[in-house]
Amino acid sequence: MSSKQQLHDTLARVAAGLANGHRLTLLERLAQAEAPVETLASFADLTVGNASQHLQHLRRAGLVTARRSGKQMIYRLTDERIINLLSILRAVAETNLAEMDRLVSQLFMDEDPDESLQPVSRDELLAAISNGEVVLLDVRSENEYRAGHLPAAVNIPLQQLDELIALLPHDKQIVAYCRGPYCVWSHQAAQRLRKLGFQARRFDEGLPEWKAAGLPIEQVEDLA
Amino acid sequence: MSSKQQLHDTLARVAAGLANGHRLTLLERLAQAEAPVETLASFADLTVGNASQHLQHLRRAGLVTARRSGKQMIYRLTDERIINLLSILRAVAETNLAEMDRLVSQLFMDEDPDESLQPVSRDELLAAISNGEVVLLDVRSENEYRAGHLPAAVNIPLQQLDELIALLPHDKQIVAYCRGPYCVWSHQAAQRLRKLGFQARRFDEGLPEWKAAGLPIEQVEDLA
DNA sequence: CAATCATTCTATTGATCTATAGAATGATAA
DNA sequence: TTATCATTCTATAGATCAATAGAATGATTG
Repeated sequence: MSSKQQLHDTLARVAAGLANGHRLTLLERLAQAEAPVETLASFADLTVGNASQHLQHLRRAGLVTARRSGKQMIYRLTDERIINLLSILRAVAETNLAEMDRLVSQLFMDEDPDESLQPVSRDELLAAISNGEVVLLDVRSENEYRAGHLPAAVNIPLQQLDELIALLPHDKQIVAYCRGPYCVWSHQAAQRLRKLGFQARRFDEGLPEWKAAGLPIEQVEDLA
Repeated sequence: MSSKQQLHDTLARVAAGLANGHRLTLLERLAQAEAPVETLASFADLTVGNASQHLQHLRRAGLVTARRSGKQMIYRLTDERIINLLSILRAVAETNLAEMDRLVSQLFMDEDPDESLQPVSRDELLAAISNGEVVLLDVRSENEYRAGHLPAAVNIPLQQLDELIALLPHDKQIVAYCRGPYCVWSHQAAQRLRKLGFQARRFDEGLPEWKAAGLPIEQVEDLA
């Protein structure tokens, strides 16, 4: 076999890492923050054994690495650029596969036709932030928030939105975000807040895309 | 199955299109210009039937489309962004898979340690072009050149380099390019030209990356 | 050192993918 | 219409992948 072909076979192995729905789910979680197998398994709704095998597959593909921490094995993405890879994959799929429209609208369900619930783009958000016009709301879990979040974002996991709603102002635009363009929590949060009289919209990307674009993030504290 | 999982499965189908060495070879050729099955099959060293099946796979993945032209079926990429997808795939593989170094250096073989043979980056090339310091040499086939090439590039397919060498100046830097970072022709051309006393280097990307970066290209004539 | 727990490894089964060869389709030209 | 040619479709066999359950490994705790 020619070198060229061997090289393409090797690249194909990286792509093969992405070629399974469960593995994409694992990567989506890893794009938020490193995590142990147990966390990843329950996120992707897999048995631990099965998740471990998929993680080995991702490791052979050069997409993740693992380190041991006590009893646990912590996995993380090898490379920030994997986020870009996933973004372009989404973009190509949305443009060229007919069923994507149906699946995306099914994911966000009862789309509110109200103009103001249209998602906020990154450029709009940057402009609004520099004008001090918005409060950023991170609706992911506390763990994910601690590992990294948008500057000055407030963390209220979706489940606790009702109890902690007092933290949010009525006189400012609220922009909710979560894990990425297909994360529904920010959409649900914005919808709920609007029902309660807030001015709320959702960001059409998530923390990983923000980070991959080289924009600044904040962390709660020390990383090992 | 949840909508989220269905969505990831659909994205996985796009990635599955990339998860085979032969299909990456087909995509590399399609990134230069649209082409009929016969051309693609011989490029990838496949039987026509086999190439056709791989092209169907790529079509289901939303990566290529086909149109009929007389007896022939002409395939093309659905999306410019697929080139970015391939670039990032290469970048991730080079950074994270150990065997990539070996394969790449094997591909370019007897690497000349001479500083001046180090490849030219896109930024360097842009600077040199705007200063009028270089002659661009496209060593791909005439068909590929006609479908699109860098501004003011001269086309001399590698096989004809010796016979057409008179077209090239001795008093200017020559920068050769071909299909992409792993295309060896530009490397061979630059090496040969240097042996003959020219100042020659190779561009470390190819036409598709130039085009995908939104930089201007020239075409020889009409496209249907 | 023994017990415990998280994780990985192994083996098996069923599913999907690849390559090959030959039949079927669809457009052109006589 | 018939002959021809490019391409795709179908069927098959072998290879690889995914899910599952159970055994093995490796680090921590008592």
